[in-house]
Amino acid sequence: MRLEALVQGSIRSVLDRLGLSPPEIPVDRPPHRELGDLSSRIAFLLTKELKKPPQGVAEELAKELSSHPAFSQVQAVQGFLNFRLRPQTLHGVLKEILQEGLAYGKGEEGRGKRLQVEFVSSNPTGPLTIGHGRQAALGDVLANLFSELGFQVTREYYLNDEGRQIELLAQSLWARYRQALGDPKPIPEGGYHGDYLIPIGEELAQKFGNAYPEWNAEAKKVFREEVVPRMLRMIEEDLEAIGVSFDVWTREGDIIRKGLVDEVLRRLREGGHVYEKDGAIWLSAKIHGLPRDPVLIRSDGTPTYLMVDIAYHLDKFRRGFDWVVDVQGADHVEEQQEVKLALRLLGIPENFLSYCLHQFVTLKGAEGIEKMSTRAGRFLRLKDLVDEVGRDATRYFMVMRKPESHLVFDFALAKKQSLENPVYYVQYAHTRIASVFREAQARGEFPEDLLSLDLSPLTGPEELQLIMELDRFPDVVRLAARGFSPHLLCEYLENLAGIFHPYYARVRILGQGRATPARLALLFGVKLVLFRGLSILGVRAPEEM
RNA sequence: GCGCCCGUAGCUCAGCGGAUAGAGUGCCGGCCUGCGGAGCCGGAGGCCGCAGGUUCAAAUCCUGCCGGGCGCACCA
Repeated sequence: MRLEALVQGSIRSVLDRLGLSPPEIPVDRPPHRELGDLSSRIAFLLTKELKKPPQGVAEELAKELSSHPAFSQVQAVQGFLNFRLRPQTLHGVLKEILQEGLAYGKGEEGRGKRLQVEFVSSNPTGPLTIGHGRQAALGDVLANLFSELGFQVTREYYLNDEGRQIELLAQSLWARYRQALGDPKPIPEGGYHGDYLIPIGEELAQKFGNAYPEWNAEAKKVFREEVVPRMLRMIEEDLEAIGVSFDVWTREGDIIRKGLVDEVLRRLREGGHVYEKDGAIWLSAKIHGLPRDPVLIRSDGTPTYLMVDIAYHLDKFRRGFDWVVDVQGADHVEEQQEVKLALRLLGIPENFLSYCLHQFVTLKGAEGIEKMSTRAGRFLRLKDLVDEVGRDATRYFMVMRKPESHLVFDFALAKKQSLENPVYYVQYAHTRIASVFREAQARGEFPEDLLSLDLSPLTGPEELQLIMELDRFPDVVRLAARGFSPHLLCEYLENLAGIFHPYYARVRILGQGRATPARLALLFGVKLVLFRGLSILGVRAPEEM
């Protein structure tokens, strides 16, 4: 049984006898180890009902709980209830973890539920930058986390391969094409200045010769058809580099063709939520407390990005997802509020859609590209970053901070193959254990059956602490998923490795008689959880490095 | 001006109602005849942006201010 449940159960059974049943029984880890292994603030929550000070309540409970076989000591300190666990209790925990194996940490709360995670969804106007890299890593890790909880997860990329931006891109390419023919044309206002269009321009100069001297309707069509697939290929290369793949790609055009835009518009109009002004159709958002009324249909009759996005979300709803999580950059806040409002007006449940909003990435020690812009051609391509620092470090660094914080990507640190680098610190713990196992096998010290071992030699402080830490893993997975906070998993793994390394440095594993198999079992548990955690992050857990 | 996010150790960041505020890195000082020293141990370092308020209890919640980021297009 998990430790939290154990403590909760013990408290609840005492409270039952007193005729009390609080809705929740908090169980925490005390801030200092001397205070105990686990603690509860339950006494604070019962003071009102019992009309006694917290310390009095705690003392009363402590007396009742002291006889519980799982605890060696239960103390009341300043209203807190502090528990010290018997080693045997922790040995039982370790045994259960080993029994669960790779299933350890999985949850049930998502069982039978379909979840869509939409992320990246960058326009095909250029390769992905490191900014998209954060989103790619975040979305992918969130998807992994929710899979752990039992959700059936679909990773989806929304592709906007039409509209004004693509037109500007095509014209920018055309300008590069003319340039290659020795007929320099300016890149259009608001166009794309990146170098990546230059070789394509040269290629098209070869292919077409002087066939398109003017930027006209025909050139527009041809260059658009040439440019989009090439941009997509670049994006796919970037995604592959960082190890992300999507289950579904949805194009803006698909949504329009399904008639969903028309339907959304009709329903919003029937509800009186839109109005016409200056030939355009606007959503009445201000009366619902939003800062502005956005345009849904331009005066030329075409739908705005927002309009299609709303229709896209109706589509997601129709497709039967129970929940949708969109990962988006901080520049989309307003749109998020507008989409949510529109969905509400369409009668879609409020909790159908959640946003994981993240701030931007800055590169430390990279003058000139600190402020990136795809249009201006000032960026670092994601694939180039991965080629430089590796997939593991890239993914890890991208999710090691909470999404809503700015991320300073320390290029030099990510590249370091030493333990200052947190990725290596965690991976190295895994590798070290693998190495000990190899040595144990070679010496014939590796136990046949880990599950039927005598774990009683595990009594050292780090040994018990390691088991305590292993016990937290399922909670960390749940918290990281529920709070869109993969960084909690990074922190946890660093912490686990941070207990293991000193232990390993101080305590010998092999050739220690009865202690050896028990310690190997403990290390097996540590290795298992490191492996599970790293896998969720999409980071390798190497046997050798 | 309006909206959202962020101000915690020199730096990068956890903690987001509870007990003496943590980690990594950097700095100072120790530890290499055994399973990977790609390591380990110890130390110094903080008005938790500022000011009020709520609470038995605030880094954490509320209000105002100050500083930084992002947005505020009939772009996406």
